[in-house]
This record gives sequence, structure tokens and C-alpha cells, in this order.
Amino acid sequence: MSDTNIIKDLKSKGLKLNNSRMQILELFLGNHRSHSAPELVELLKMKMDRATVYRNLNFFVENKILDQIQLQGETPKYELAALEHHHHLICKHCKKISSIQSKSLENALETTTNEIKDFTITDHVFEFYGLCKDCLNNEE
Amino acid sequence: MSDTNIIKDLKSKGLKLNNSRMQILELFLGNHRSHSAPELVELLKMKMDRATVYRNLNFFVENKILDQIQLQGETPKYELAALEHHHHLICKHCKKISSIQSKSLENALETTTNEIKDFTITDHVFEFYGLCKDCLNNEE
DNA sequence: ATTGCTGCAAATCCTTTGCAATGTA
DNA sequence: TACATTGCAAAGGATTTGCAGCAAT
Repeated sequence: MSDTNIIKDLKSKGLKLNNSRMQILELFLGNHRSHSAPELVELLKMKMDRATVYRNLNFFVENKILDQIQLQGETPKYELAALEHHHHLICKHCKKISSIQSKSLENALETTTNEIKDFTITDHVFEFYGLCKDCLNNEE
Repeated sequence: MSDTNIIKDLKSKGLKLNNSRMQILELFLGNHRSHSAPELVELLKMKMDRATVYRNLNFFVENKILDQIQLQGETPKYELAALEHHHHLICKHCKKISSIQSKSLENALETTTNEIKDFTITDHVFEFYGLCKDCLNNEE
């Protein structure tokens, strides 16, 4: 979905996009990366209050515009809600997050789901930690 | 590794197990489950200070006696450092955590690791959310 | 005597909340 | 007018820290 479609989609859901919400959304549309709440509060500190940032992040998550993702040992991050199912690669060195899709993983998930008898899996989170190419090259 | 071996292992690492540490460890050895810091603080509140609980949890994590695991939207939990590699099943209803091992998942992980060119995976976290048998039966 | 561990209280960080004021349909 | 959204300040929960005293080697 393109950026303008995201906005259309919001309106079709009857959601109101006022100034504050637009400014938060623009940050995400501008770089398609993930941001933590404290990071956004800092970026927007001259434009709106901390409470407004938090309230609108929650609003976006409730309305499935943003996903909240919780990586190991970090404060939650937000990213544009995934249209395609994907997983995260987190560089332990530079902390950059990239995403992947893997057919073999999804197949294995299906197998696992069927294997398990006394639990019904409805959702899953796979996270991969390691080193991105840049950090691997610029090794210290 | 058996419980007494865990303690031997600690000593062989030159780690000191004083009273406080022993009491914390006993909670984990007693039920082999995961506990959050606030939960442990509560359980141990007549025996030691909150700061001691936190300091020793960090001590155990640094020394790889406990693992810290961060589930979606919850405060971190601690569990005995995995002797066998495993993953977590989290019941969305009662929040109980159980663990699984899956050959197919590990195989898929290997395939994925090889597929990916510009990132070197060293660790991974797979979490499964859903409903446990009990909650599925006692449906509301 | 030196080093490490503890309790206590205060501080810090992240997030939420109450309330009065403002904006918008 | 009615309802949603904001800013501000305060509160809340989890975790860390400074410091003085105690424990152990």
C-alpha cells in the first residue's frame, strides 16, 4: 500500500487525522523505520506534548495503523502496520532493524502448529539477532 | 543439568552464592518456571530488599545462570538459563508460559540462516501466542 | 584491611491519568 | 452544543543508584 493509500485507508475507517496525528504519521511515512515512544517524544517535543504522542501511538495501534514490537531488553518500538507478514533482523552492534520473509520458516511454523496438541497457536513472533553486513565489515 | 549440578557449576565459575542469591535461586529451582522481577520482589519482601533482588538478578544474567526473556507487552521475566534450547508458548488468556522444542523449526532456522546474505544470524527468539488447553476448554 | 553485599531512600526512566482549556463536527 | 483532543502537571510502576553500614575473606 502506498503512503497516500494509508491515509485514504484511515479515512475510510472513519478515523480522524488531525494535525498531531498527521505529524506522527509523517515521521513513519518519511523513513519507513521503527521508532520508540521516547524517540518520537524527543523528535516532536516542540510540536506536541509527550502525552499526546503516547495517546496517539496507542490510538494508531488500536486502529491497526501501527504495530508495537517488543525486542529483547528494549523499550517497545512502533512501525507501520505490516501488510505482509514478516520478521525482524536486529543488529546487535548498530541496533538497526531490517525485515525478512521466509517461506521455510512459515512452513515450519505450520508443521509446529500441527505437532502441538495441548496449545492452540494463533500468533507468533520470530526475532533474529546478529550482525548486519556493515557491522560485520567494519569489525573492531 | 540437575539442580545440584547448577550449584556446582556456579562454584566452578568462582561465583559466590551467599544467602540472598541462594534464596532467589531456590525459587527457580523449586518450580523451573519463569518469574518477573516485581513478582520476585513480592515473594521475597520479608527476606531481602528490592534492590538486592534486582542486583542479583542482573548478577545471574551476567553470569549466564538466568536468562532474561522479554515477551510482547510484559515486563521481563527470568528463567534458569536454558540447558536445552527451547521456545515459549504464551497463553493470551491465563498468561501461563510453557516451552517447546521443535525439530522442524530448528531446521527451518538453519535454512533461513543460509538463505540470508547480508546479515549473520547468531541468536533467535521464537515466541508463540495462543490459548492453552485449559483456557480453550473453559472458554467464556 | 580490603572487598563485596546489603538496606534504605532517593532518583530515574517510561508511560498513564485527571483536569481544565481548546478544537471541531 | 456535544464530543474528541490537547497541554500540563502529577501520579504510577519498574528499575537503578548513592551512600553508609555490615559481612566475609
